[in-house]
Amino acid sequence: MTPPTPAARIADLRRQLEDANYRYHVLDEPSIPDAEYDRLLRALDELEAAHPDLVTADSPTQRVGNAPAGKFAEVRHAIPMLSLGNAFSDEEVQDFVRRIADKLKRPSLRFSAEPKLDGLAISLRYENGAFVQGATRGDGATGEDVTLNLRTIKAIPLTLRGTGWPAVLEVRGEVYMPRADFEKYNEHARKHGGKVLANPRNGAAGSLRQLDPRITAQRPLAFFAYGTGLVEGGELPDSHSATLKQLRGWGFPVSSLSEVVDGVDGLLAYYRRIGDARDGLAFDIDGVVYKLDDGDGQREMGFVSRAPRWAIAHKFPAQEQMTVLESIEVNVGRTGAVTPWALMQPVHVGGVTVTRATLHNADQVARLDVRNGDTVIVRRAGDVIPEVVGVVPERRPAGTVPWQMPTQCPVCGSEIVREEGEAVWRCSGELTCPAQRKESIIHFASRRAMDIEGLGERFVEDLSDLDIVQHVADLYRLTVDDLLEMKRRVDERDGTTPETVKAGKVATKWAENLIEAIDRSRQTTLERFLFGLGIQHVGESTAKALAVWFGDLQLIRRLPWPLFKRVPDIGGEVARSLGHFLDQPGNQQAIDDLLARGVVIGDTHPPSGKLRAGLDLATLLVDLEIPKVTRVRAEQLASAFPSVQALLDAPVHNFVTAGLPSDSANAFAAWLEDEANAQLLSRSGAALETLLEVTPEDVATATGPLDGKTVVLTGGLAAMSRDEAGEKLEALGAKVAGSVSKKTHLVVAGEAAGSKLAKAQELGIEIWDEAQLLAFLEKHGSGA
DNA sequence: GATCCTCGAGTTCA
DNA sequence: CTCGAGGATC
Repeated sequence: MTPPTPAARIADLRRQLEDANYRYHVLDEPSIPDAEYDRLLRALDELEAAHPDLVTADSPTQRVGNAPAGKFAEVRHAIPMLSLGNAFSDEEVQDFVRRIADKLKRPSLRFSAEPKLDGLAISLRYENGAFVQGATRGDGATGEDVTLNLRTIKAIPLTLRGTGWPAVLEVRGEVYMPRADFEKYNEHARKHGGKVLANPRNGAAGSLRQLDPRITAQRPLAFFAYGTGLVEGGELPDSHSATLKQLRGWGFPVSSLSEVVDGVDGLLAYYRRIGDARDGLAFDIDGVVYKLDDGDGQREMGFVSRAPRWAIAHKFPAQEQMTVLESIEVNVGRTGAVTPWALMQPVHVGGVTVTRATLHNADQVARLDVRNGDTVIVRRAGDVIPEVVGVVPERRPAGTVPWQMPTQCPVCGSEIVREEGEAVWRCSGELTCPAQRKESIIHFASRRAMDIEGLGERFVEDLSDLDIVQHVADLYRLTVDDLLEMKRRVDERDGTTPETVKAGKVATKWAENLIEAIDRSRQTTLERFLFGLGIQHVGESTAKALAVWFGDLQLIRRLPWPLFKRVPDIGGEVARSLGHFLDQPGNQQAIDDLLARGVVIGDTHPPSGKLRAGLDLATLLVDLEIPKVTRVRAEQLASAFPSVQALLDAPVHNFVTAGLPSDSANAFAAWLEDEANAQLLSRSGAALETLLEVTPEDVATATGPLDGKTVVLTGGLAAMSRDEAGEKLEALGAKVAGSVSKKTHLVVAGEAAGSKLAKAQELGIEIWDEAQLLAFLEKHGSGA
């Protein structure tokens, strides 16, 4: 066999590469690994470099992009790129179908339906099977010549496959950026300080309009064909669905979601089907498109101005909108966290009118570089909470400056500070700041804390603003008269007509109800009480752990912080925060006040026997986080000294004789020098003794059918709330977690379960539906 | 020190 | 729901 000529080898490599592209982008069946593709491409590149005369424009090597063009040339579309009429409701779709049925006098109509991608419409021109020019839609009549950029998109064939194509063929379709690639691209950009794309659509549009095709080549763009323009020297099938099939045969990617459906019912069913699948698709869509399938019908229907009468876009409610940001304001939370949020001109997104959206923190504002007056993109996707995803830089008014975090709290004027290495800025006013006081009372009254029904944000705001309630304990002093007085002063302040007068007599029922609710809340549990105090880092689950492990408020109140680390999932940070809270006399006073005003903790019990495992001197020394005192050193000290007192009394050299190296011994001695540390050690030693006395030896481990199992609840349940289901599962020994991970044993998926269910399926975790859950609960004696 | 998981905190609208 | 960060684990 004679060795192949360079020309033959080049042709072979090109064929292999284009074949791989076709399989990957059109058939969606990758045939060779990426590395192999790269290897072939490099081989071709080398051959072409050695034989420059053999380089052609349609070679796959030319996809990497050439040097920048000055600007885009204009391209006049031989056949205008039309726009589509829109339908936003089922009625509009019915009208559309009726119009066609009336005009064509046909009883039944067949449509081709396809998803409407949220990308950029383009037109591709092929002459004798070779890609020669590509253009953006522009105004429909004239677009921009982006041929070089389009060449870099591997999903666009440079030469047509198969046979029978017209001498001149224009193909229309959508360039888009797949979601996963968009995420990956942004993640990379964030890490390397590059420019973050606002959304896949902007990403696609921006990428195509790069003057330097080498930049476009690096963007993960894809393409779907959905129609044709000019056709000369050949024929296309006479129905839309057959045309799509033909395009696919010639090497164009066509959405696999395209379907032929009959009548209005078929269209609307398709709409719902795609709508349900929307969040799980690999790309963003903003609706679906219906086209009368047969060519005769299309020709007879014709056009209105610049849109065909035989096609319509049925839109989904928009998940993203543009609007103008009027100003960036800040909010002060319970912990003093100062969070910026955007006040925007009202805009309709995802079915509701949005005027405000969180900006999370100062870093986020800087990352997006949003400024007052900017036009911004707001998203309200599957989640409910609106979010500013990006700025439209072209619309930025002149003279704006980057936003800056205020230096003083807008509510109390205290300095706003940021801990080293932290993202959040905080108002340093603590409980002198009315905003923080107010928020902490709202937290205290909330459902998951003390659960004072009817005491919401509004009342707390009034009570706090009028100085009727300053601390949580003040709530338990309130009388009906206080509340009526508050109402009177609020009416006076706002100039509103008092409802009390309108009714002709004094309306007091609401006040009585509220006082009653406050009274009911007096009877509570340790976990709710601890959570309600609003201690930093002590949320629901930490509060619960503390309640379970220590069981007694009075015990917890006097423990020094290192002992809290004996509870699983409580580490240095959380323990210190709790200790710091308890060290403040004001907080202890507040607890006393609450108890004095009748708050009763109903579930007091001795500490868990499991505590004993870590109650020894060595562990205590480790927990104290003394510099250079590791586990090993702590063990040495503990075996050499019988008690904390002995340690406190010992001279430095005794630490050395105990076996400590001199640097450890010195560090420990230096630590003890500090009076506060010595006292902490002494207090901790005493607390340790007390705990050993009150903690039962026996570790009573209740056994349930779900012992040691981690369960995640997702979606809505019909028979009970998720919280109730969680309690029942916990009663059977399960640990109820909030998110699915490898450690999850079981996921209970209710109605409309979302990402968690998907993740569970991905990880192959056992999944139950509500019926299975109910059957299980029934079987184990805790049915609904 | 890196990595995985979980918790805490803040958040919108009707 | 999402982000950031604390805790556990290797």
